[in-house]
Amino acid sequence: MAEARSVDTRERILDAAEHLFMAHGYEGTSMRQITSGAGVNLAAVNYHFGSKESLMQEVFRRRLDWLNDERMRVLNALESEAAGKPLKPSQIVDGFFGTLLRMADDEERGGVTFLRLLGRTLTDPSEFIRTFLAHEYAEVVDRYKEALFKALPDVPKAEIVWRFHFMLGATSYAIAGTDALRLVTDWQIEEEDSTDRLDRLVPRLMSFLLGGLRSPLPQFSSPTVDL
Amino acid sequence: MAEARSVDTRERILDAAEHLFMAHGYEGTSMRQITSGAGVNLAAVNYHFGSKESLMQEVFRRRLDWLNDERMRVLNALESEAAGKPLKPSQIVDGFFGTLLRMADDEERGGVTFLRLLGRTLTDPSEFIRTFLAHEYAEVVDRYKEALFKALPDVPKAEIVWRFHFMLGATSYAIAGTDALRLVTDWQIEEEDSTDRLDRLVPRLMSFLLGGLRSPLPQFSSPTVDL
DNA sequence: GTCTATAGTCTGATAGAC
DNA sequence: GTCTATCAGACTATAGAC
Repeated sequence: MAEARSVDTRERILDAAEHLFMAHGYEGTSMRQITSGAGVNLAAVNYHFGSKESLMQEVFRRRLDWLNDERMRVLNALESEAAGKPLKPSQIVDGFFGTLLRMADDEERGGVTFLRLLGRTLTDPSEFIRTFLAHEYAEVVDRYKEALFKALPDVPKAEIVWRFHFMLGATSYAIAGTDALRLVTDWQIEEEDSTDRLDRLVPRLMSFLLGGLRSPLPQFSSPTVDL
Repeated sequence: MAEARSVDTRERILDAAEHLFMAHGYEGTSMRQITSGAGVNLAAVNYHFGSKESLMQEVFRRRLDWLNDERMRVLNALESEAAGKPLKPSQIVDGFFGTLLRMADDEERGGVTFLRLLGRTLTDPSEFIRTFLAHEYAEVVDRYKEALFKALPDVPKAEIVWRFHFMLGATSYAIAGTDALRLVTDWQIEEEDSTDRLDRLVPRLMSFLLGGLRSPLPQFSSPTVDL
């Protein structure tokens, strides 16, 4: 029972931390906010996780291990079904970004809270979390990059990697969902409630990403343009 | 002379704050780091700006006033040249995002440092800075939204606003330039040096944004699709 | 495994001499 | 306008009782 309580406490701390880091950022969240939000003692974080940094890493690991396994599973399934032939770009984009976005509906996996935390962390990384994320993502990103190279053999690899970045950025911002410029305020009332908005975000974003990915290549002044 | 020194001190503080906020975020940067970075006394920030929050706002105002004036100027020029006819989407996108990206080369206006600060702040906003940014951007965003509505009369306004968001996100992430996932590391050496990369970022991003903006509309299960 | 108490440090801000 | 000195509070982390 003591151990059962302990697992509970860990989860409660992780849930509180996830929510607070999402709302106020890593630096903007104190151990006191986390422990009081979780209803546990101030010392509990250090006992269970060792430090605030380790807690932050555990917040991400808890979700990303599943997400990246799932992305691998999806890509493996697609590739074995394609039997060596290149995949369609839309399949690859959906495997990577669609799998992420579908976490929004899955409260067991953190739901929108985790998505928003991930989105803001990708542009706001302290060195320790950047190193951690890079390691956590390395294998999956590599596999998806290779799949895109195969799917778009006429597009220079450098262009594909850049567009991967742009897709990641559009997605991060969309899921961070802060609407810093309050672009949304004036029309959101008249048209859709918030669940509709989330449901429709996915197809909207996917069509935007694919449009960007397949857009005509830019013309540089320099002579080295492959297509 | 005392006053000349004072203007100098203000600018030195703003420069140091801009750089440190970019590198470590608002919460991650202390007054002591700022003042020692600027080579001024600890009390100087409170004397010149009143508080850390006011300093942050001034860091943005110094750059955004110019940027948004310039965006207005460009849009006015385009519209008066078009004489009432709708603009091309590429003109509008270039007016908004191109004007921003061209600041990268302008060290007088903050260069890449400010761009990266802006990029990370758009997904990492404390409430006070979100309110400030929304107010600072309101007029310009509204004008550009209207221009896009006119340029794309067959696309539902809600879709355009969403795509504005996605473009903003892709741009923010690109200029934040943190490369959290180290996507770039393995190929950057072989191909381009860093100035090339920046020069080429603009056309690359612009073609991605336009591809996304003009992408076929997503099909929802619901019946209300205008195009 | 959970708690209290507290060490040791850093924070933003200010009063007051010059 | 610039400085030193300092306040009052918040911070992470830990030692040690239970």
